[in-house]
Amino acid sequence: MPTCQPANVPTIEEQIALLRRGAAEIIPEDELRVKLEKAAQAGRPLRVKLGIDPTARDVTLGWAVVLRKLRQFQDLGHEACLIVGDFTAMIGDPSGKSKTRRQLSREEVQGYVEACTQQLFKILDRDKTRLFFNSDWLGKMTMHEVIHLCSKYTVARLLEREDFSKRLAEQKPLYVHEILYPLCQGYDSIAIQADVEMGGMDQKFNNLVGRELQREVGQEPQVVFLMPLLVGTDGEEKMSQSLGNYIGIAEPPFEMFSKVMSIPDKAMEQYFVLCTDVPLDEVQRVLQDPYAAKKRLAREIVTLYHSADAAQAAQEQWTHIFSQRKIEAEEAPTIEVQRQWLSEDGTSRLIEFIRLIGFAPSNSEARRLIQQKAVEINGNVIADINARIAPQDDMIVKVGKRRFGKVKIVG
RNA sequence: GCAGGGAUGGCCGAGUGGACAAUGGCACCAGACUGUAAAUCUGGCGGCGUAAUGCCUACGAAGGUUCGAAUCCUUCUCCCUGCACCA
Repeated sequence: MPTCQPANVPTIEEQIALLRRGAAEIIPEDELRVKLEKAAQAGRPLRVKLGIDPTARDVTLGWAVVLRKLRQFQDLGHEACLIVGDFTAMIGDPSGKSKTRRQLSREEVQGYVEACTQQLFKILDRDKTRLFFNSDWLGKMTMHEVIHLCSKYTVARLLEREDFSKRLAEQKPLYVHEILYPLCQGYDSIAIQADVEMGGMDQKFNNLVGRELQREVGQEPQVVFLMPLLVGTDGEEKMSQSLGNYIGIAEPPFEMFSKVMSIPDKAMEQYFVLCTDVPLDEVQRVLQDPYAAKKRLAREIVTLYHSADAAQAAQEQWTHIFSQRKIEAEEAPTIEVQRQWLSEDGTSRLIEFIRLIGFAPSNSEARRLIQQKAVEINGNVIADINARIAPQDDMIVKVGKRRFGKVKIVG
């Protein structure tokens, strides 16, 4: 070959096929093809935009779905443009019931970004990532410019959004700033001249507004690339930090493995497709045996964010603890027991002990757990609420299925 | 500003003077079953307490009436809806 391209560069069709995996919608797909071709010819990377909300704390597997797709774009030579929505966060995305939030200071936003960066770059390629803050342009717009922007879009079109029209029909309040929100987000696309905007399905409307606005100002409209919303560990609601049904990519291997094992079977296929790189035909084969499939899934995910060794170790530990229900001393996390919690003879009321080590929030709750035979000391169920125990180093305490540890007396 | 509606435990939502720590549903927790899946069954689900027909705190806030209030009265705060006013 006369070109200097490495032999392993995929064709446009191969690229499309790769990108399509798991994608919910690509609007429109043939425009993406054209953009990819043009980029390849011109040797110019596409600018792939993704908005990030500076109030999220951890990167979850759900968020990772979009990030992983973005990473694929990077691997194909394109450029990720992360827009930190520090200005729009102040308004609050109307998709929630969120009230107007206070303006975050630049320092706060900066601090947030730094905290998040480490997790973000577990997935993204740092060298192909650019970071923007939308307060840089939104915060500097004059009233004149705002009105000019508003003149590019009609109210009727903004009301096409389902939750807007619904609220209007139900005579629920709909505030002006809320319908302006999509315009702000859309303006971000203009500001950075996005070629593609990534997002979850919940961002469809907003992203399409960006596309239209770009057209209005004479920019080539962005392709809207949408990923499905990953269900949470409950298998019902979308994964979100506020619902507490999430798996964070920074969680330790054992936690991660356990959480994946606890998702409902019906969610497995989606997790395989969106959270792993297992080929799709193999996924179908693996799913024939649900139990083996789930362990495979958990291994795959832990491998991705930790290592194959960590995944193997996590699985072994999981098997011991939950499948065989034996807790090995070396596997149990340490419970620090303050010597002052014990009376002079070195014993403690079990009820209080359970509360003090944090396995129950109150004595009443501890009492209930004991009555319900949920408490085990060194493998023996203790159901007497008046029991006293004599904690010693390496004593194994287990409460319910998930709370367990090994005593270490300190102080 | 006017008129009407509302504020109850994590959420939804009953309750209009005592038997209400407050029906019911959801969520959650525990046990059984199992693959820590799903489904199902059982129990639990403010705190303190060895226990009690026990004590404390709780039904937006503060007072009041009463032997007794989530329930009645007064004031206040907040939210919602409609109308008006202003531009």
